[in-house]
Amino acid sequence: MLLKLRKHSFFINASREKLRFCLASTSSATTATVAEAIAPQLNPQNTQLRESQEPPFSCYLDPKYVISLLLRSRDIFHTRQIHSQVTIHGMLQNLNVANKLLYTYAQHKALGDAYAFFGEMGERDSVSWSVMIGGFAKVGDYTRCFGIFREVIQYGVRPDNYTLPFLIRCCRDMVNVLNGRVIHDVVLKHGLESNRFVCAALVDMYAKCRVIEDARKLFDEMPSRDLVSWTVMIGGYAECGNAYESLVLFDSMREEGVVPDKISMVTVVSACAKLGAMNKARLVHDYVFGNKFSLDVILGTAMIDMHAKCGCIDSARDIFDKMKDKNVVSWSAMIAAYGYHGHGRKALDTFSMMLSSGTLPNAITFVSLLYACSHAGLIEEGLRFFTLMWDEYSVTPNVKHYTCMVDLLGRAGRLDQAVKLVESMKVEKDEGLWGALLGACRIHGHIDLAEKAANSLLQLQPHNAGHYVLLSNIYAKAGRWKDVAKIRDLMTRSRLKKVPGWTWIEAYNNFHKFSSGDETHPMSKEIYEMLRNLNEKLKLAGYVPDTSFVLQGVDEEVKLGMLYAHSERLAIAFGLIATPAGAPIRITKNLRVCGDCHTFSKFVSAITQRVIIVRDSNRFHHFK
DNA sequence: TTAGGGTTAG
Repeated sequence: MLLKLRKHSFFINASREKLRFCLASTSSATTATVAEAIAPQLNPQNTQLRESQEPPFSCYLDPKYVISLLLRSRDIFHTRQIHSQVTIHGMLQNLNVANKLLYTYAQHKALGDAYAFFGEMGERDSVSWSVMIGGFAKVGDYTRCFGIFREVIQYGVRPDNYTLPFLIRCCRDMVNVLNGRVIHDVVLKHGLESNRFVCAALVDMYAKCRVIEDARKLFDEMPSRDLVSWTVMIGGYAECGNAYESLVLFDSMREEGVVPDKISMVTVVSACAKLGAMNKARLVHDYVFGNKFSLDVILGTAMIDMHAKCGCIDSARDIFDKMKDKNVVSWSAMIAAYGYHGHGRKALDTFSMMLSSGTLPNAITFVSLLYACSHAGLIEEGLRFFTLMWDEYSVTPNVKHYTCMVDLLGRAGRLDQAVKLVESMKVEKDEGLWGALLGACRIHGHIDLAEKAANSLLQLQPHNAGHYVLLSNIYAKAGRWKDVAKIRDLMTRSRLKKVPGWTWIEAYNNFHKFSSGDETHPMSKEIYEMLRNLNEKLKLAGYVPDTSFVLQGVDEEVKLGMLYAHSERLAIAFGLIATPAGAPIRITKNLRVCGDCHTFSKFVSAITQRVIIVRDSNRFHHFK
């Protein structure tokens, strides 16, 4: 009998025709048992065969056969059928079968069924506990994961290298480093710190919780680093805003002979996008194509994003056109790219193409689209999409959508409408929203409203120096120096420091970073000489410096000097020296580019016949 | 009989 059943389990892999043949040629009891167990795989005429028999049958079933059935279980209903069959045959006494059933329920995210069965299990081993914790982790029920973990401890079950990574990932997903450290202690207590799964999970957890130093320390101490550990460390740096270190690590990884796969390439491409470094992006691009990584949806989308964020919107579009499969993320990335490059119409065209292709937009698609409208001054279109998103696509506007709308109305000077919109909002307001309103007030010199927005902003983030600076700038623009002084005083008393502005540029195979008034660069002398030259030519071309952007309440002459050495100017001057004539100059600034540097760049581009591409914290500025 | 790292906005 056992032999025969083994034969059947083999045939389940085979075609239906073979299966029918097999069923027709065996004894009735065996046939019926097999038919019961695999009923959902059969068509109705075979089910009839099953109904002609009377369960239960007292024959021996091979656990391996049941497990192979469970492995093929298509859905929760199928699993329940198999569950009732194996119960009839008393097979749940077999721990392997029981665990596999538990696992199958968890795989189908049927945690209710899994947990009920878990409660009935007479015997449980560490696999059962791990499967249960992993199942709840999979559906994001972290409270249950920790509840079960407490039981593990209470029952005296030893947590192992399967249990602990699940819990560490829970801490990562909750961004809860305190819990993470508790689990880390458990890891040390059980001597599991050198297990590669446990260790990679810990590195990932610390990095995603932005405790990057601890992540790096663990990573450096790992006895052997595999590809996954390298990938989480590379991604961790990018996540923490140090994408430069990500790329350094990628080079070290290859030097150690670890060969990247597609997932690690996605991480590296995405880090390169965050860094926005054109030359690095080219190397990564060549690596991806040189090593024949196929462009699936995720890698392709990451590549679009990288090219766009490194200032090459055309090559981003090339990649986009080359991709065979596109999903809502790929379309949204392309729309967003057109948006921050200021190509509003192209963003709208892409959106139409997306709809024609049958892809439905999501909340992020609309954030990208509204952002594009706002930055291209497409007011009416923006208002239309804001209505359309809910009416046609059932996408509820979130605070980001409202922020885009406030920005859009604010830029157009329709502050009253913006305020009405903010007052009508039912979703919670965040600092981005108040920031957009404050920015609009700055453009239009609307002091009363600015004070209101700034107060809300400072209530949300009392320790963010940027907000104080913005309000102080608005007072300064209006010549209200007493209020400026008041804010400066407040900042000094609260020991708040302004985030220093810096600009960097890639040249001579390296990164060159400048801060305002910087004289530390080895070529500083040549850079200032170049600036002096430029300024003379600019004056002749009709450039008049607008010192209202230097908001310190000091003498005009001092203000001129401060404008003169803004970090973006130093980077552009260096770019003119360090790159061949006619080559485009790409610079990146950590904060927003000031209005006068914007004018300066426009004039320099005209005089030197260079394309200048400035990426700031908000968008790209192209000067040709 | 149980495991890992990846894409769009901000």
